[in-house]
Amino acid sequence: MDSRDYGRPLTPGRGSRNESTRQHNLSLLLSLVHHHPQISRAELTRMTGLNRSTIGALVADLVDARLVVEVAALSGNVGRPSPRVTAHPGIAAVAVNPDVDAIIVGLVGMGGVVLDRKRIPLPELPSPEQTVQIAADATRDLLAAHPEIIRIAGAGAAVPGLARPLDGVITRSPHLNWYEIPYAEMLEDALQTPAYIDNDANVGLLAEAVFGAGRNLSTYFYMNGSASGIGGAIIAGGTVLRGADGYAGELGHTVVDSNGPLCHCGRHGCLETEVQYARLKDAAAPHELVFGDLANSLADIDNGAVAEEIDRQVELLAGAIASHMSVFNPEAVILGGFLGGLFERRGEELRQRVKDLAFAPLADELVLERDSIGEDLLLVGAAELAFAPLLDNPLGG
Amino acid sequence: MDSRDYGRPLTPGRGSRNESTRQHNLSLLLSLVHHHPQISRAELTRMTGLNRSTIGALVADLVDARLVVEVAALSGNVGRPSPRVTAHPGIAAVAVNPDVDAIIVGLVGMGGVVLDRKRIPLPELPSPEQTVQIAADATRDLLAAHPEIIRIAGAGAAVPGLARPLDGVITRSPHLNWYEIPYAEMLEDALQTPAYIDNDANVGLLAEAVFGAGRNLSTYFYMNGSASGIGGAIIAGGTVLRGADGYAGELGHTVVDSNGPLCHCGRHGCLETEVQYARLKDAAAPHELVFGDLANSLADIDNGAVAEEIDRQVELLAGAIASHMSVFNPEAVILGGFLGGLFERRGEELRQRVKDLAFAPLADELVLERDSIGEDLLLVGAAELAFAPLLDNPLGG
DNA sequence: GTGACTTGGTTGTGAATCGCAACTTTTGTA
DNA sequence: TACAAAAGTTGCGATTCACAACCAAGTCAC
Repeated sequence: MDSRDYGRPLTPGRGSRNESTRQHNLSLLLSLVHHHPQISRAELTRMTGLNRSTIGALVADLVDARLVVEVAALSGNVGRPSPRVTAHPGIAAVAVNPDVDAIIVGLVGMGGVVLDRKRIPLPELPSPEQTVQIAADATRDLLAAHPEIIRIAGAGAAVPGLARPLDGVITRSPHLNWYEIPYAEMLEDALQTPAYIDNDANVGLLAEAVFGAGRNLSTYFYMNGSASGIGGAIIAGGTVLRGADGYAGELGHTVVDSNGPLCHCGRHGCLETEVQYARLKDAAAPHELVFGDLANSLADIDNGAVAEEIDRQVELLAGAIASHMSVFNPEAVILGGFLGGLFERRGEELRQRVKDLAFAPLADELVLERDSIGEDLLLVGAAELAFAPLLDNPLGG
Repeated sequence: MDSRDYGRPLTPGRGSRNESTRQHNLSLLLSLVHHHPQISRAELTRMTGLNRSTIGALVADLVDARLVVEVAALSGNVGRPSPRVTAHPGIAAVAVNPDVDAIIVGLVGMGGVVLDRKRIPLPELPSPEQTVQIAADATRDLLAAHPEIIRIAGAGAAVPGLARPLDGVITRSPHLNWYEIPYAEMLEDALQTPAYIDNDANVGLLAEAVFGAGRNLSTYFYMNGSASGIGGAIIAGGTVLRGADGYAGELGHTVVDSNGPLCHCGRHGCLETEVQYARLKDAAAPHELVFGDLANSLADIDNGAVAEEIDRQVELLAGAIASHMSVFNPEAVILGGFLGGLFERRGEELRQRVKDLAFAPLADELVLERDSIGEDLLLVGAAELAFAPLLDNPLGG
């Protein structure tokens, strides 16, 4: 049996003209270079299936456009060494992530390398106008410190809250106390470069998808536990599942206990109201927990009431994961934030409970992972938002 | 703000060669003809954005391949009338749907027209071998009665149970008592044509997506209530969400009441164990309900215990829908089977409760619909499975 | 170290495909 | 009946890729 047609679009698209081929191939090459830091022309030939003469011409176009550079080949194999193609070191994107107590601005090169970052602490909740102004100043400073940057692909922002990537409006961010803010437009005006936004869970997932734990997967979901709740994001068939407005992915509002407390979403016993960092902290008191290193800071006190709370949260998390397993049939589930910490301390128990609670064939080969990028996750992901249009159409137009 | 890049693939694909353009455009044209029964060449030109000389050449290719025919133009507008292009009337697919008490075999033309069907009742649960043999006999009869059919695109089967479209294996169908059956392969051997399978919910959704309630939507989900349970299927970004093995879409196993009875999936209080046709039937007894016309057969007895049961099911269904709304942020939700009947009787209540229980921005413009194709749903959908490869690559290869 | 071998870049030619402009056909309208 | 509008048809040119022949640069065996 040959392989079946998976995920074919059901609604006809647009006609393909002759130039579409070129654009598609250039996009493909630039994306491969972006994903693989030092890929050789020979590897590009193999991975695309195109003729090597074609690859030569396409790479030359990208070099002319100052999007990539060719560097000396590595020897070691028989045959003529193939020059390596890397992203042009002068291309970068600006990541601008507002948070409750600071603004984090980063300069990220192609290939997902964070070149520089600035964290500007704020005494109080910032207004959108303030953050945009601060971001513009910080960007100017960063660019002044990096004269090698010849081109800014755009700006990206990870928003803690509901955001509409399509029109760049932040629908609501209770943490920032922002509602219906045309943030992308404001950023574009201040930074004089195209700006893109998305919610923080999608942005984190994007980074993991391109450079992290999701590199070789095409269907999986990501659950991220922050101090303020549980965010989710989904990759289905190799693309971020965004839904009609970009609000898709709220995996923290699965009902895990109908007797639980009322959630702000209107239902009772959502995962987010039951599995909380605050509850772990309370159970651990007076011991202090380190959010970024939860597993280790739990290690010494994992008994009694603390162990009980961990077990309770693992059980409820397993129920939610099992529920989503039936819906998505993913290749893997990636856990971040304090959920990653829980997974580190109770990996086998969690895996076993998901298996118990899910349809057998679905969890047979369940892969649970923790996220792998770490501190710069949201900077890399936000930059990725800005790189996307360039990757899709390298020579513009 | 220009429109943002939605659902771009994150993993680079293959290189596009010159012929890819042709294949893409032929596929696009044939798909448009398939979707629109009598489309004119001028409309094809407008919808694809291609030059009219190109459309002329492409249509000529499809005519040569006996995939479409050109029929007389309709006049009435100024200017030279444009010939209409329709699917060749001699192209069909065979739909072979096994069920517990019968096998339904249908001959479906391009454009989703059911040309003929046969229902072969069975005295007992059939074995896979039996159904395949019966399907082959029935197909021979149907083809004998339809000498105009010059080409069979393939065979498709809607399977009541878990199926893997990728390798054509039925993982498990408790209703049929079939486990790990290489059904597509068996059908291919018996019918001597490529065969494709998928679970019945996905097949139903496919029909609705191409010819029914989902025609103009790109993100929505479908919940179908049968006598034996609740099936689900999802369209995200214009494609069927299938997951790693094709098992995705089990929307019937959302927890709606964690105090409820144990479900066969391992959890308590799944939607499927709480919202059941059998419970409606019991509440209505001694009145008889008509499954296919539930709303009408409930009309006269919608009070007392029956009304209470309906209300209860509507409330739980609303909870499940609201939960999925947060995950998918769909443009619409389509209800089929007895869930469609519940919707007909309690449309406004259901809509209101979903709004109450979902995040506000998500349900603001909620569209609830019932499925629209009716009796032939699974025949049309199963045929669609078989047409897909032809639509993707009309001239073969 | 020398020559065979292998891998891969380079160049020129040919084929596929689409757009475009000019021309023709067919209809409706004044 | 003349004219305008819409759309099919035809020939030409541009773009893009594959292919084959050739050349370059490394490894490997002796």
